[in-house]
Amino acid sequence: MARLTKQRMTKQKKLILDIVKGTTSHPTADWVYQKAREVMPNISLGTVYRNLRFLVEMGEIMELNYTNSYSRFDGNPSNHYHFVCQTCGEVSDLELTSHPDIDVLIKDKDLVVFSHRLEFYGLCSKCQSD
Amino acid sequence: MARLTKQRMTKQKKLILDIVKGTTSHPTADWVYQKAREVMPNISLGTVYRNLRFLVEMGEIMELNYTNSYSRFDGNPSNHYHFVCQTCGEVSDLELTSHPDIDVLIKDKDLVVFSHRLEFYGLCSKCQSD
DNA sequence: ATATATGCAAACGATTTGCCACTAA
DNA sequence: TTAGTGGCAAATCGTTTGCATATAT
Repeated sequence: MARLTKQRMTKQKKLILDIVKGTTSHPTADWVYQKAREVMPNISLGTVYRNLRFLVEMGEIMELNYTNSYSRFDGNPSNHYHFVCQTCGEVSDLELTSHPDIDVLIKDKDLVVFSHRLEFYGLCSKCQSD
Repeated sequence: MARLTKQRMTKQKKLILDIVKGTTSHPTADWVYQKAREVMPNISLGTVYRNLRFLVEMGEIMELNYTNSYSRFDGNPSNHYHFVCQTCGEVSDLELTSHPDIDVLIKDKDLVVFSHRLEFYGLCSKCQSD
């Protein structure tokens, strides 16, 4: 899965990186594809998927799997927490920063803990009128 | 998605429930299917998927999505945390119980938080020899 | 009796990949 | 020059679904 060969910075890869870094909406691959086509109409979905994967491997962006349908991508690869609205599915960043000390909670001496992932579920402001 | 009609307790549904409740291995749908076939050779994959979905909706079991490939199922539907080994992919339960007070950490007054999901990543005992 | 479930196989849909022409370094 | 990429379309693969038959209640 890891890139063994060196990579080129192509127009396509640059564009995709800029699109993901330029939004806080945690877009799906298809959203990125639609945005990219506005600038480069002939770009293909395969290229978008390939480059998103490369960028994730390079640590430039982060992949989020909340369900087994679409993956979402986050232009901010640093560890931070998310809030997922149960009604509209929107994903937003939380101000709350990552607490590495949570890892210490694990008492099991057989496990080596490197990181954790914490997500909150509920209703966003827009969806509270139900 | 929710069941509007009443359900029957069929042999197949009972078997699938027993298999998921009877393991702590957080199995995939296909693993459940293989186990089920040992008892009921003609059971179909579709039936396994259908019943796993029903059991999740009924709150009998829990679905876990760690990647965008396989879903995994947990016979313990109560809120608890998991540890995922980055090398072998094994998912294990943690003694650490869920801390509802973590939800209070969210200061954003526009959000209503119902629950959270916390997972730890690292190396299990078997995979620490790399 | 009859509404719900099963088995089977085909359909789905997000993602990946093979291939050959193109292009960054 | 040449190894890495892009575009395109076909292939993957976990999961869902339509349909005719079987079965729980």
